[in-house]
Amino acid sequence: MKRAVQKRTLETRAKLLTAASDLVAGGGYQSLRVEEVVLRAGVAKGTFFAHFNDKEALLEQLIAAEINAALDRLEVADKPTNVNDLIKLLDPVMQVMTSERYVFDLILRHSSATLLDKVGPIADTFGRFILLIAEWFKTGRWRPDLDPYLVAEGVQSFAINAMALNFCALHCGVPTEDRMTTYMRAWLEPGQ
Amino acid sequence: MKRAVQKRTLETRAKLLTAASDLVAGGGYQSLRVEEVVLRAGVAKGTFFAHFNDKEALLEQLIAAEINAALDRLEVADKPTNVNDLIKLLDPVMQVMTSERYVFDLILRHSSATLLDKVGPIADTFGRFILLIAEWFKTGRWRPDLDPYLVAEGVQSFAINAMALNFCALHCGVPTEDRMTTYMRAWLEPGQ
DNA sequence: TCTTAAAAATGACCGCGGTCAATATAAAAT
DNA sequence: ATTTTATATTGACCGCGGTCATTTTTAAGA
Repeated sequence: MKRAVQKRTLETRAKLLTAASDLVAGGGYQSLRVEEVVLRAGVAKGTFFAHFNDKEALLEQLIAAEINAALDRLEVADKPTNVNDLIKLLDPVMQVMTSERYVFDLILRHSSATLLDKVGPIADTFGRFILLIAEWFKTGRWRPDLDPYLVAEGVQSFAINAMALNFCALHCGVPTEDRMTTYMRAWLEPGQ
Repeated sequence: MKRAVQKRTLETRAKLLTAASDLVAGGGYQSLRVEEVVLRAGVAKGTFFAHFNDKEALLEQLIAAEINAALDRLEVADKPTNVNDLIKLLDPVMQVMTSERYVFDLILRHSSATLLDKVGPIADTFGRFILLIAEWFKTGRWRPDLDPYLVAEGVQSFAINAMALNFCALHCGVPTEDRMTTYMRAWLEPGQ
């Protein structure tokens, strides 16, 4: 028969999460070790994997939380009316995503859901992000020839490209903001 | 003082590469194990890492070779004159890149060079790809308002997005080709 | 209160990528 | 030929993510 979730379970999971985010705050995501997390949380290694399928599942939760916090702020902001404002709004989200190269790679890898029934927390943030900015393009004179969702997909594609080039020594002489300006003008203001 | 490369060295490297590509041909990239490669090549494990910085360096070479083969065919093809032809031309390259999800993720991770002096073989293929298609946009009536290289960057950004969605259960009801058509029309034929 | 079964926690163990001091081999110097 | 030095190879070893049979804890049923 089915049983309710024990209080102990929630406590253990909370201990693991706080231990992990403390360690991340200290040394970043890349160098996080499962053994350090369980040591700090005061549980056995096996317990970790009873709560998370793998290490990345934990990282996904922590990173998704950061992205969602940035999206929360986006949601209450005024709609942008021009390319400059748009880029300024997107900037904090892009900052989070590119805080570490390791983080950016992990985000990309989890940005699309593999299984219909198992949409991960990062894939969720991407869904939320694109719906949010699609809303912006429903009003105003942004690409009136296109479906707002398609406009949003384009913005996302270019943003990802700009972030990737941010890590590229060949291109990072140009600041990400400038590159985004070029992209957004070309995508959102064709022929102008 | 500097010495010439020994014949033995080249032989060993060749043995490792053929062993690896044989194994990949049999079971794909994801399940390739360094220990199996050295076993098949008849060398010790340490030898592997004397020839490649890490496992991914080997995979990079094998995958870059596949991409370059596809680009070789692109190079001798006729320039596309419309969106449909363009997509047909890009298709083989996209097929290679999405042959395995593991491969696609690895490609993305190596698509931009981290160190100026250490541009990897996959980053090279991306450089080659974008110069190649930028050439296409120098003639014809593709976005005359934009620099051809910028047009090419847009195509690349959308192509990557389309490939990523290919692995996404939420979107893969729509074939990649159809998604690319939507993207390319919006990017290359705005307002039409 | 005692029994019992479901759920949670444990830690020894494994797989596999990667390291490095020791050894072997090639070619230059004598 | 013999010594010397640069280069290539070796395999025992390590780090770390992840597994699983066993033990411990919880709470329902008697």
